[in-house]
Amino acid sequence: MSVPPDSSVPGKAGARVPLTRERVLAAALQLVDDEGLDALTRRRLGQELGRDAMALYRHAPDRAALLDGIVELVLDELDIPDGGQDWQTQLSRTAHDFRRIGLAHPHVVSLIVTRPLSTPLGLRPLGTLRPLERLLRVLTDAGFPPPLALRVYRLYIGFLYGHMLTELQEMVADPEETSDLLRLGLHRLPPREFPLLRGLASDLAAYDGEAELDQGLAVLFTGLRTELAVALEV
Amino acid sequence: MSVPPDSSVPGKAGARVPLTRERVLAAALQLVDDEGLDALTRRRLGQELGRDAMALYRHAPDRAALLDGIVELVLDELDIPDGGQDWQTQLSRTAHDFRRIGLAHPHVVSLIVTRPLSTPLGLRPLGTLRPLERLLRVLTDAGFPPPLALRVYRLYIGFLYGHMLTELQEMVADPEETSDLLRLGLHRLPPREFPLLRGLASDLAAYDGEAELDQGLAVLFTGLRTELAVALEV
DNA sequence: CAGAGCGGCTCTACGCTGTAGGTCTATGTC
DNA sequence: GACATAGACCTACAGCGTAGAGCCGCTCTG
Repeated sequence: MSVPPDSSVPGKAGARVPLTRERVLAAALQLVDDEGLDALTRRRLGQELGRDAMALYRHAPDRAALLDGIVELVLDELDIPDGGQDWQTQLSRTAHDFRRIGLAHPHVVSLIVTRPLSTPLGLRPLGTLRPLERLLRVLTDAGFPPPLALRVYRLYIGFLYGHMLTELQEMVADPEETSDLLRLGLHRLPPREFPLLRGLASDLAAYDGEAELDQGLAVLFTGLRTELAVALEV
Repeated sequence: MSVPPDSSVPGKAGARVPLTRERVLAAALQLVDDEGLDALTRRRLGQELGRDAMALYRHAPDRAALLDGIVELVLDELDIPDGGQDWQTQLSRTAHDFRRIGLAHPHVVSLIVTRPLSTPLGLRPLGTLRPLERLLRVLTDAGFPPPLALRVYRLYIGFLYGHMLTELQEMVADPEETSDLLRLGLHRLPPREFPLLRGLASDLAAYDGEAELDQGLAVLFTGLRTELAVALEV
């Protein structure tokens, strides 16, 4: 987790490795993955890198830049096929890859979905726009006119965000308990007002994210196929 | 915006109106709506209510409780029909109502989608679980067995969250400019790498949230109808 | 080889945050 | 009238982001 102060002591022999934006962001991501967003403070990050907190300002001018950088770093892990022609399997593959990334960096998901609310499209880090362009390419290559590709992209990515937000919801209230109702804390709910929710305890406990994603994609794709057929034949 | 210190000076005659959780949360929501989430600090909120910052602790034990309370307050505005039997129009109506609320309280949307990542289902404020129960009821009333209703609910609500996150994205980078490309800041993108995105400037600028929501719902519903028909006939 | 320039870093300091703990006071109850 | 108590206030503390100035050692120039 922590990094030794440096390979070379400043007073002594050597040039110590200078920080880079990449190293800073990588350490920031590591920190967020390990301890959550609240742990990401300048002092803490500086300590992790063996530098003074202020040293970071050279590589990330403010906290927002740090957050945007983390998002960029994570989205860079996403790999989007670009050759093939079957848009559905390509979108499906990408969706599963996005899910993999979301599960690997759960605390970053809230940043991914939330940062764009503060940063205008055109000013976002290029790394966060690259998946958008690549997916537009996938769709246009498959024959969608660009404006339609954009609408499909929006629907798809919104669905994906929604899925990850659902999958990452906290469910277990008390890991000690054995019955689903108690584990999920659903016994707190007044039975008269929440009969259905309470009755679904075991279904909630048995949530299967991958299956649910596939079902969702199936719904999305058949919906798109028939809706688009209608729209295009008019 | 601000509230006069109080109707009665403490030293003088009268009992001043005591704070209530409702008054505190209402003021908090007001503040967030007017100035964004960052403006929501205890001292600021206390000032707004004409009380000391510490007085708020009696009604919201910590900042998380304040945020959860705001979410609860906003979700309480959501009204979900409960009599009728056509689940699609009911979900559609609710979706539009949710959109209305999201547009009315844009800064709260990030809380709505994000808070559940920190609070286990069973421990959430009842007000945030009520829409869930009501929608489950809509679906079961329409004939869905509860476990399936849950899956449909998840898909639906995920889609809804995704839509709002998309609609609330910041787009305009420079309101002064007249051409769409410049207004959105897309001229910053290297043309070789982002030809499609740059080409979609006018489509991006012409975004119509309500239409897009309806199209999305149409896709979702037809997808659901045919997928469910398949699944149920097996 | 001397000296200048400068990039990378550190130090100090400021105003702000959430919140713990103690205290004051006006009110309701016997 | 005496007392208990709920509600609000005051003080204080550690930790936050970040502005501004200064230090140190490399590299480039003559």
